Amino acid sequence: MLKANKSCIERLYRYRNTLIKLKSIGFVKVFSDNLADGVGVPATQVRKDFSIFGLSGNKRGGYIVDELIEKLNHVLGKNKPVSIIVVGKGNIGSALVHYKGFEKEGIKIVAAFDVDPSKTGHTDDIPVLPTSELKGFVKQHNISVGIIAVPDAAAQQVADVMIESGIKGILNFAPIRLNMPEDIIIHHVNLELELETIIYFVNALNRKVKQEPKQWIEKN
Amino acid sequence: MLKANKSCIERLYRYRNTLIKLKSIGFVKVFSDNLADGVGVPATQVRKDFSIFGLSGNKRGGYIVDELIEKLNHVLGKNKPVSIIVVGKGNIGSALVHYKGFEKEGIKIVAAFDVDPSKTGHTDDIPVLPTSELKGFVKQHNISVGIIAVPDAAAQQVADVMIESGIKGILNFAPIRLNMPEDIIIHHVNLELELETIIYFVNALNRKVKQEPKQWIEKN
DNA sequence: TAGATTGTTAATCGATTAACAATC
DNA sequence: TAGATTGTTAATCGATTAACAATC
Repeated sequence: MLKANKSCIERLYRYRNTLIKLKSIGFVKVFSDNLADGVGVPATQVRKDFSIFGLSGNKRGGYIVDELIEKLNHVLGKNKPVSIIVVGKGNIGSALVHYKGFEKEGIKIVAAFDVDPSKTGHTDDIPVLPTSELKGFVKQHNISVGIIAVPDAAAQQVADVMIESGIKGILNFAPIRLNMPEDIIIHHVNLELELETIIYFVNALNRKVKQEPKQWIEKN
Repeated sequence: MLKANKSCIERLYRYRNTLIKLKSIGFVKVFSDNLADGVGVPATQVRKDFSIFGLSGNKRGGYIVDELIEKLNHVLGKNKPVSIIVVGKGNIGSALVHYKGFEKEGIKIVAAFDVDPSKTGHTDDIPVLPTSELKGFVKQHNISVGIIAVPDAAAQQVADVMIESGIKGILNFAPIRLNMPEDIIIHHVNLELELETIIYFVNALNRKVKQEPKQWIEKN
């Protein structure tokens, strides 16, 4: 496959989102400049990204919206829905189960898992099963993506079971590093780290304003 | 200030986390190699990061754990707790309010806000106020960081009010681009995008295995 | 001292951006 | 045609990594 990194794939999804909005406004064709404005990148980035995936338009004529969406759907595998699971039915896990944003992207959480028997059951619209049933469920339903939303101390163990079960991609909310085989795709959402870095830069900004009030004000 | 990007700051926090763990095991001094192993980066990266912030050790002697933690605390502003707010008391907002991971990092959510009167009140341990009171609250308590956890359609408006109120840093969970003055620090957590990219790479991996079964197996 | 580790300068690498020829 | 836009090659930029002198 080609040299497409995470950022590049994210941009493709954003181009697609922009295209869908533009289509809903009535656009029939777009130029790389339009997509660039919509996503906030240079037009040359758009064309570069497209060229990596052989997404071509018409010299001088831009791109046909419908065709481009269709091609992006194909590249991004958006034509068929994907079933995923969540392990951990605490604060984060519960929020994800009820989160409305996934379904419209064709992502369906089909089951949650928790070790706490008081949390398991079928009261929600999706079942909450004991974690001991994780492996069987994943194999039976051929799940390949799962979310880890358990306490730090349990995360590695859960990850191990997931991988044993055949899961290939993991979104991990536990703020620790997990040991994984190289061929497993893992992304981390580290909420405290996100906040901490924001706080750092806000503080840095404050220090800067205080230290160099003159230049700072001129520059802004 | 120096050329420290988000990744670099994140690594500093990770070094600090590793140091705290090593200290709890009884380490008194560490080498850049130890920190590198703990965080999963090359040792040269560790020393480079430190040099940017003037964090020095002893040639041949490594770094004194306590001193290094203290210096990192100073650089990262971890010596005083930070109060933040959350706007939107839906799934995500509620999960964040109850999330246990912030407090140990000195981050305290002091209030949540929602437009829905049925969600406001003081039943939780932190107050949920009407969004109309956001500006007053932020000014009164001098809050500089806030989280956006409202539906997409409301996110830009909430961001505008936050900035008017004096907030300088925002963590945004709404999967849309927000227009901001340049001096506002904004980070995005886009959950659907995280899952979508994982799904993409998992699919890409599957295709690869199917297309080049021989080389693939050899390589792994 | 000899060996090990730091701190920094230089090289590499990958991604972004600019330039521009192709062409509709 | 002339002008505008694509697609690609080359240049730039920033971050990571390697090399190595300094030194404890």
